[in-house]
Amino acid sequence: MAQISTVDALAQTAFLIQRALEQRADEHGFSLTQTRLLGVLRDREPTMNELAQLLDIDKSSASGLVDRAERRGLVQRTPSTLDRRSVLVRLTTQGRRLVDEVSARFEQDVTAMLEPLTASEHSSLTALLSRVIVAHAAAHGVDLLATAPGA
Amino acid sequence: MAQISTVDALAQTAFLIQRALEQRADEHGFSLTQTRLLGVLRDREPTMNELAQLLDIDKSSASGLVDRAERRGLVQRTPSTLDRRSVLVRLTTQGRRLVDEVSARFEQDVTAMLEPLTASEHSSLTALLSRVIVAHAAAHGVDLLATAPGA
DNA sequence: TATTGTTATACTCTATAACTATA
DNA sequence: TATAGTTATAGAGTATAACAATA
Repeated sequence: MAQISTVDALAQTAFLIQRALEQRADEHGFSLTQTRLLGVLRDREPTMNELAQLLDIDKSSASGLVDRAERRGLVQRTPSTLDRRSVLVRLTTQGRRLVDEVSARFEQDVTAMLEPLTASEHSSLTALLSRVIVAHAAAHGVDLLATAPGA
Repeated sequence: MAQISTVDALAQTAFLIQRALEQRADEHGFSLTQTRLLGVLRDREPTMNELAQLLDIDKSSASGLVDRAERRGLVQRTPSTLDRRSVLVRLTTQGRRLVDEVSARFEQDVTAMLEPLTASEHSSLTALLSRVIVAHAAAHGVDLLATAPGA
């Protein structure tokens, strides 16, 4: 049964995971990109520039993204007191509520996907993937926090 | 070291995998979506309608996608002889060459990511993910071929 | 009548370039 | 001068609705 190559297995897993997040976001009426935005704002209050770097997009793209999220009442712009050129972006109460909901649903989805595994297999999988991730981060200097679950 | 939850580990892995494919596609000057299009056409010559179903997008979106790929010489439309309303979509020689290149590079990337693991750990990971994927497919009736690596 | 594909239109997301207001 | 953010513009990708050609 299941003659799948390692590359295929990883690619298909990636597809399933992203699909799950996409569908949960869609239930709440927003896109994967908006979800990423809310995700990185969960534990940060960055300037527009920092936000663009966190999402790896141009500052003009970040500005538009925030425009649309702001129009929907999910995030808020506040002027920086330190540098009057800067703007801080943060979640509104509603934005936080929504991102928490989506995250919870997504966690349930992933947990459900792993149900075929025993507790010890579950642990093995986590350990193996963690090593791959940590090694990759070390080799590429990626900021793990910036690519967090909700993100 | 590496205190990562299972959900985080899977989400981050999905992120890394997709990122790799995206970067390889970008090297050849096309998007993830175009890569998916070429990927599903590697072993198929579907009608526009079938293509839309394979990619899970509207037929009008598929039509536009094929327009752009055709303009770049990657795919070709040919009238169906069976049903004169239908159009068959297929890779050009250049399209096939490019998708094969991207796939090969992507496979190298994924293989490189797994280098920290021993051969037996590598096998364990594949086996565990395969079970998750097969169980998920069985539960949801997903066509595994339609979500193949290049796709 | 129903289906296949295209087109018109609109929205999101992205980037580049030009602009403003600070620094 | 340099930087932070916005805006104008353009292109990809998506969907809905209306349409022509064919079944």
